[in-house]
Amino acid sequence: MGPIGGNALRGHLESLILSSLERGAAHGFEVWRRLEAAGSGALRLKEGSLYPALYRLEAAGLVRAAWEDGATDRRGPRRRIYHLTPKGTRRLAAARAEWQHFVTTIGGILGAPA
Amino acid sequence: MGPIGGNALRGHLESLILSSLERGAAHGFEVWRRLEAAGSGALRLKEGSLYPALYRLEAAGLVRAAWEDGATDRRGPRRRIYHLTPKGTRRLAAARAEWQHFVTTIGGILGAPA
DNA sequence: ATCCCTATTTAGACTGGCTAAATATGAAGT
DNA sequence: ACTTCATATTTAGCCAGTCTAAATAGGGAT
Repeated sequence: MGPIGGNALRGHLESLILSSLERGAAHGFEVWRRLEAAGSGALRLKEGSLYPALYRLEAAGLVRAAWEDGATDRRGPRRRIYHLTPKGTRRLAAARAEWQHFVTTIGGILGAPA
Repeated sequence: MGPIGGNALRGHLESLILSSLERGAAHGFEVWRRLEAAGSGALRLKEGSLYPALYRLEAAGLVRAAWEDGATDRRGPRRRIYHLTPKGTRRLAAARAEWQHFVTTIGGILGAPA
């Protein structure tokens, strides 16, 4: 089965990010790792999609972000920690309902393989 | 629930068209009606998306088209009748498997509403 | 010194669904 | 006749959002 990415991700990526942040605040790269892990390799998400999506979520007030305090004993540049806002939590619930609706509708039209 | 269209349709529209043609050959407008009916109003498909999608399917050899013989007793312009090719039938089966994969993957990440 | 892994940023390309309007035609109503 | 309506197709240009690709940054390992 081909990896899921590109057009197939459209309209779903932001929900996936919100869902991954439900497990707890995280920086972008960690969100990426969570999604890759949760997708069991079936997901192909690129940073060029992830970070702009995070900015959109932040601009929409669904997540808030803060620069991590510089712990000097880890490698790499400073990380931006994102966490869900109450609005983001509500949006996630709505997104899950929409997803069910979407699956029912498209799945219903597409019909059974046999 | 909001109607399904736009981004949500991306990557799925061609599969939906193939699926609707499985019921029998049809012209574009009839495909549109079948999909609207099958979607029970939950689908918002525009001609500006449908016809280009049909052209892509034709160019890819998944459907073939022919102008309908001009029966003089019906209103409207000539219609182009599309039907599945064997290749299109095989693609439809693959698309259904991909859909299952997609639903399992995204649904799994998105998780349960409660 | 160099490489590697982590982490973020962003300009530009590309896909494909949408907007919107034009074009075509016969039936039905006035 | 004329208008209106429903059917049916075409297509130029728009636009949102994912991807490509490269730059930037910094600490640890060899």
